[in-house]
Amino acid sequence: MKPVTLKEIAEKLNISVTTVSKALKDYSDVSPKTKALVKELAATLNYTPNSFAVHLRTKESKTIGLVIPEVVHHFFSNVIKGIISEAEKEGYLVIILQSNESYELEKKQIELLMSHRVDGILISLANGTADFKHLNAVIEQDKPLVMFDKIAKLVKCSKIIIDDQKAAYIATQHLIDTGCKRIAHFRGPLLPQNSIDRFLGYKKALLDNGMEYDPNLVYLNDCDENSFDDGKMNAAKLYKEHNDVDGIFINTDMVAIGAISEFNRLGVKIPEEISIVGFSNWFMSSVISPTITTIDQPGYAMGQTAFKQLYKEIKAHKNNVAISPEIIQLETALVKRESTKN
Amino acid sequence: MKPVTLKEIAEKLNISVTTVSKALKDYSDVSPKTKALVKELAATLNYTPNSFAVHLRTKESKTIGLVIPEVVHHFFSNVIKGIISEAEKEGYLVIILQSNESYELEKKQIELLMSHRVDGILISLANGTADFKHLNAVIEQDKPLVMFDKIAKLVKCSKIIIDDQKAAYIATQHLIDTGCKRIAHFRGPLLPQNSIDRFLGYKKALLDNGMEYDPNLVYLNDCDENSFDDGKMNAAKLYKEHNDVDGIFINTDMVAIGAISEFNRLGVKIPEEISIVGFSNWFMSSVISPTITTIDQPGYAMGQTAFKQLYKEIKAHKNNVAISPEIIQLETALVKRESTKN
DNA sequence: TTTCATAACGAAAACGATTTCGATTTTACC
DNA sequence: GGTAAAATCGAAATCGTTTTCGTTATGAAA
Repeated sequence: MKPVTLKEIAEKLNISVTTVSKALKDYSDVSPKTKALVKELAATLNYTPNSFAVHLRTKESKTIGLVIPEVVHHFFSNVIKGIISEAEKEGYLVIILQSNESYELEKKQIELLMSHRVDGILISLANGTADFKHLNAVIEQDKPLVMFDKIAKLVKCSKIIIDDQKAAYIATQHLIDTGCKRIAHFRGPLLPQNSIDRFLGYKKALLDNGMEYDPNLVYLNDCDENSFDDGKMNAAKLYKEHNDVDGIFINTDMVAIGAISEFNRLGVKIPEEISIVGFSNWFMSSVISPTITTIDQPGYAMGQTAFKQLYKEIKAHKNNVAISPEIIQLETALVKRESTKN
Repeated sequence: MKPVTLKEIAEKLNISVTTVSKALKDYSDVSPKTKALVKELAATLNYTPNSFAVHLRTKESKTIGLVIPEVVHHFFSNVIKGIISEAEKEGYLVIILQSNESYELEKKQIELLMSHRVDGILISLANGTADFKHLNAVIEQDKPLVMFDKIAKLVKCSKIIIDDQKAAYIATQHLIDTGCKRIAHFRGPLLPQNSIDRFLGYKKALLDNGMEYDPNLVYLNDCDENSFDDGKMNAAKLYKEHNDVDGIFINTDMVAIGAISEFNRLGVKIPEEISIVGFSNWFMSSVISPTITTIDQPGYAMGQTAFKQLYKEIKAHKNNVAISPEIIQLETALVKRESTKN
C-alpha cells in the first residue's frame, strides 16, 4: 500500500541502501549483475523515488511556479499551455496561482511559491501592481524569476514581451492607411506597461502622420480588467460624444467584440462608418461578424519562451554561473480582416 | 542568500532546534518568553519552513494534481479556476497537467503525479481513454482520486458530473416544443461518457415525443475534439444531405458557433429555417449573432465541488477513516436565446 | 529536609534518498 | 607468492523538520 523505498529493496536483496541507490543511477562502482537485480526488482515493485527526500538532499524541486492575473482568459490559457508543454520536456511540474489582478494576492502567491521552494517563478503582473518589493525579494533570494507579457521595466530580471508600442503603431497606421481621419483608442486600464505602450504607439502613429492627438478620444476602463462590457460601454459613450470618429484602435479583442456588438446594435456599419482594429488575435475575432482586424499576439510561443528562459537561468543558478537578464521580444503581425477597409 | 533554517535560529538564540520548532508551533512546554524570542527572530529573518523536510516527515504534500484534456478551453478554464481558488482556501497547491486527449499521455501524467507524491488527484478523462488501469492503480495505492465531467462509470471513485442525459433531453425537448419536426444531432467524438449520455438524451426525447429516430441525422466528429471547424463541416454536410432538417442539438457551443457561422455563410436563416441548441453556455454564445440557446454547464462550481470532495477524502484518508465514493450531480439549466424560436 | 509535581528544555530518532570515503575483495602482473 | 591496482560494496553523514521521551530545575507540599 505505502510506496516502496530503497530500504525495502535493499533488504529483499540483502544488500545496502547505498548500493541500491547507486545501481539505479548507474554508478560505475556497482557490478552489472547487481545493477540488473536491483533494476528488475525496482521495476516489479514499481519503485518511484520519494521526491521530497530527493529534493531535500539535492535542493532542487523540479517544480516552477506560475502567477497570472486570470486563468479564464484566451491569451493566458495559451501561455499556460506553452509553459506546461515546454516544462514537461525538461521534467518540470508547474504550479499555477492566480492574482485576480490584485497586488495583495500576487504578493501572497509569490510568498507561497517561495515557501514551497519552487526552482523558479514565472509571472505576468496584475494590473494593479505598482510596487515591486515582492519581486525584488525573489531576486534577492537568488531565485530565478522571469516576467512575461505584463512586466515591470524597473525589476531586474529577464522579460519575454512583444513590442507593444510597435504593434500598436502598425495597427493605428493601418487605420490611417485605409482612410480613417479621426481615430479613437480604447486603452483599457491605466497602469500596466502594455496598456501604456500600446497607447504610446497609437499616439506616435497619429503624430507621425501629421494628425492631431486628442486626449478626449482615449477611453479608459472603469476597472482593472478588459471585458466585453467595457467594449459595449465605451462604444456607447463614444457614439454619443464623438460621432465623427471613423476608426478605433482597441486594446484587446474581447473589448473589440464588445464594441462591435454595441455598434451592431446601434446600427453603425463596420467598417463603412467606423473601422476597428483589435489586439491579440483571439480565436473569436476570426469568427464573429464582421471578423476583426487585429494584432496577432503569440501566447503559446510566449509561454514556451518564458519557460525556456527560466530553465536556462535555473540551470545557470545550479551551476553557480552568473547570468545577466535578457529581454526577449517576440514578433507580432497585423492580421487584416473585415473590420477595416482595404 | 540561502533560506533560513531552524538550526540557524537555534544557534543565534543559544537554544535547541527542538525548542525553536516547538515555539513556532505553540507547544505548551515552551515558556512564553522563549516563544516570543523565537517568533520575533523568525519573523525578522523571514523564516519559512522547508516544505520538503516537513513533507518528508508528515507524509503530506499539501499539493494536488489536476489532469485535464486541454487547458485552452473555456469550460476547463473555469473548472481550473474553481479548483485553484477552492484549494487555496485550504492551503493546497495545484499542479496542472494536460492529457491532450491522449490516453498514453494521461497515463504518463498520472504516474508523474504519483511519483511527486501529491495528496490527491483530480481528473477529467481524455476522449481517447477506454482503459482504466492507470486510474485503478491510483486507487489501489490508496490515493484519493476524484473524477469530474468526463468520467468513467466503471472506476470506483467519487465523481462530479452533470446529468448530461437529462440536460440533452431538455435541450431536445425545447427544439420540439418550438416546432421542430426533424431534429439532427452533432454528437462530437464517439467515446466519452458525456457524448454518449447527451446522445441518449437526444434520442429519448425524440422517442418520448413520438418522433422517428434517424441514425443518419447523428453526426460524429472526425477526430477526438470539438472544434469550430467540426461545426462548419458538419453543418455543410447536413445542408447537402438533409435539407429537411429544421433543428439541431449540438454537443458543444464551440461546434454550434462553427455551425452557425457556416449557416450564415450559406444564407440559412436561424432560427427561421433551422433552430440550434448548443451545450455549455460558453460566454461567446451570448455574444455571437444570433445568440445561442444552450445548456448552462457550471464549470466553476464543478471545479469547486471537485476540490471539496477531494479534500474531504484526503482528510479522511489522513485520519484513517474509510469513506465511500460519492456521485455528485450539479444542476444545469436551459438558457433560451435567439437561435431557437419561442 | 525529603518528596513530588510541574515547568522548561534538549537529545536523538525518524522521514528517504544521496554521496563521500573507507573497507574489502578480486584481478593482474611481475 | 607477493604486491599493486581495480572492482565492489557499505557505513555514515547529510538535507531540515517533527516528535517522543528524557532530563534538569523549580517550587510546593509534607
